[in-house]
Amino acid sequence: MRERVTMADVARKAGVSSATVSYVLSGKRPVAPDTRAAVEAAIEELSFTVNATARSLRTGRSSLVALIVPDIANPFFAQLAGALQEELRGLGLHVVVCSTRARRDEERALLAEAVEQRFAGVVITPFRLKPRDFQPLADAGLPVVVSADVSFGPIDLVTPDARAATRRALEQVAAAQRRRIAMIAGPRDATGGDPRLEHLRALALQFGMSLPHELVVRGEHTREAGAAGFGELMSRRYRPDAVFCGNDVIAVGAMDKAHDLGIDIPGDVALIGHDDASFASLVRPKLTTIRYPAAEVGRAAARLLTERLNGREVHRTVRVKAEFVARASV
Amino acid sequence: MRERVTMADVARKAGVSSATVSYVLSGKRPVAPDTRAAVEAAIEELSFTVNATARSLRTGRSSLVALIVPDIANPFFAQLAGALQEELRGLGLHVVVCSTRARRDEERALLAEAVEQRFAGVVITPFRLKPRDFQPLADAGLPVVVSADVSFGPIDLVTPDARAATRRALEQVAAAQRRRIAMIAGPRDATGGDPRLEHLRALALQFGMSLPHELVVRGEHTREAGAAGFGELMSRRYRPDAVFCGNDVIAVGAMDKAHDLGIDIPGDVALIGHDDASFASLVRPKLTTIRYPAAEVGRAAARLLTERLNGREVHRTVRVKAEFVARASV
DNA sequence: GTGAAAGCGCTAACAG
DNA sequence: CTGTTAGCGCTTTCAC
Repeated sequence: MRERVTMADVARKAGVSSATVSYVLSGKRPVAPDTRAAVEAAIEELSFTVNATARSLRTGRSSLVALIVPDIANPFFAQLAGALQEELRGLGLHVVVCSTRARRDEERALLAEAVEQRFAGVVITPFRLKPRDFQPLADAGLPVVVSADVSFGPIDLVTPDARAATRRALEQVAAAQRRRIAMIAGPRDATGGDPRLEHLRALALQFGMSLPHELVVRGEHTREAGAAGFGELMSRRYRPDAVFCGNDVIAVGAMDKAHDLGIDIPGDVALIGHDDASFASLVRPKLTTIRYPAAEVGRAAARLLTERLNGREVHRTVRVKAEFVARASV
Repeated sequence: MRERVTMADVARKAGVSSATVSYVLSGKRPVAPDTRAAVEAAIEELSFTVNATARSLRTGRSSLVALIVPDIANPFFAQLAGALQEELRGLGLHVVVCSTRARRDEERALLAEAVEQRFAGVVITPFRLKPRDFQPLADAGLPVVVSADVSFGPIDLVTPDARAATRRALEQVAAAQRRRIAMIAGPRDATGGDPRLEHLRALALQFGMSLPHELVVRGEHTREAGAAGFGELMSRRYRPDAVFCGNDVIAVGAMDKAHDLGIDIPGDVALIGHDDASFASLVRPKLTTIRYPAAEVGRAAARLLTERLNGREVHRTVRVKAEFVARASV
């Protein structure tokens, strides 16, 4: 293991001061051509690389952005992570991923670490966090971008606009002569309730359909929970003929159960997901879903973050359009 | 934005030196109970958190581990990332994800950054990297764990043992009266060639099957490449009746094409994937595949890394068993 | 049981 | 156009 080489070493070798080496690297002030050449030669020869930690300490800026999500293995978040990282790389920023398993304690711990580490910013999809949990970050002046269905106070937000898409979904359900709609929603204690549910309910009324409380079941965003929820719905005396799911993972679980139960989709029951996860077009029947563009969300978050880093003071919201994707499950 | 509070502030408030504050935090030397109490009170009151950057600079250790993979949106790597992160969190280590899009220049750039950032270690699935590209990391004394089918020299390795699984796959293919096997493999210039291919070829011989060169097609690990590859194979005069795919994404692409071509799977052609990505059980027919346990790979990598961090000097290889998963595509 | 002080390697005034 | 220097906030001897 070769001992670390520092700017001082480079400076000595090039016969200049370490300040000059620094300026050659940063270009923050002019350097005479031959001085620059000498420095560059020395850097090459010693294969010097700057110590990013020391730089961070000195400048008070780090190149790390935390991405905090319920589950990085969920394709939606994995795609978001990919897009975010790609977008940020050009700016010399790195992405630290953190899965919280949808647990509030982990969400909070991770937020705390983000300030300890003096991260440059955080992008988060909160799940059980309360708005006040963001206070420490605000105190620390740490830029935060929330990706969620609802606002978390005066914080940059990228949020889907699903109105048109949900309406189109409902139209199609109506066209298929379905009237009794149900939903397998996320857990009751998720932050901000379940906007996808509220939203659906409001629109359903306009379509003369009902979404009664007894046709809403809840669970985690897992395949198992989806199966359980669907089973429950099918056991109701007032049985739904169209089931919306909080996300596609839940919908796939519902499909599993339908298969077990010998229920035909869409023959007996229509099924609609949310997200358009990568596998939505892979299942049979192909899943009809309301698409939330993960990559676009990631890019929007990157943009908001860099704006902040460049000094924007007021918070901003960007809406990305959700899109109805008609496949074969309705 | 509240101004940063430092150890010196805490020390002043508690009427002690900053050294004592440090020792209270680290427990590296005894502190009198009431001193400790005073310090803890001050920390609480000022809501102080240590500056991890300063700590890193001083100790020369960082809490960041880079995970470098071809594509974080690939469910296999997303799962690996999740497991790695979960395992490392307990040790106070964070995971920085980096997608390389399978490009050597990006792989190399990322490796260079890992040393600049003085990361604690790197976990990498190289794709087009050559063994010599790892030299700078070795020079810097940076622990590296490679997750790959082949060795990259004297470096910690977690690698699958797919012998038994591949044999079982072949048995099943044979039992289905198939003899003409083909493979849609990864790109020719991937590092280490394509062990999955070599391996399959060697075993096929033992089974009295042939895997002739003209029945090997190559492409990236994408759905499109899978479709193209399958199309190509089906146009051969000597048409295969069983097709192995370099990974499950390729296999799904092959399914797309089979569907377009009106070819029945497994009726006309059997299809076998690699990885058991999350969607493998979702496609229809459900994909028969050779399972590489992503989460287990992640955990093994975490273990190797922490052993290194704890001083192990010699490199080690851990083999994780691949598993044949018989579903419906054979 | 506690404190003083010397840096870790870099950047950015300030001074020439 | 270049050099000197004072820290960034922490850990860790060394001394008491």
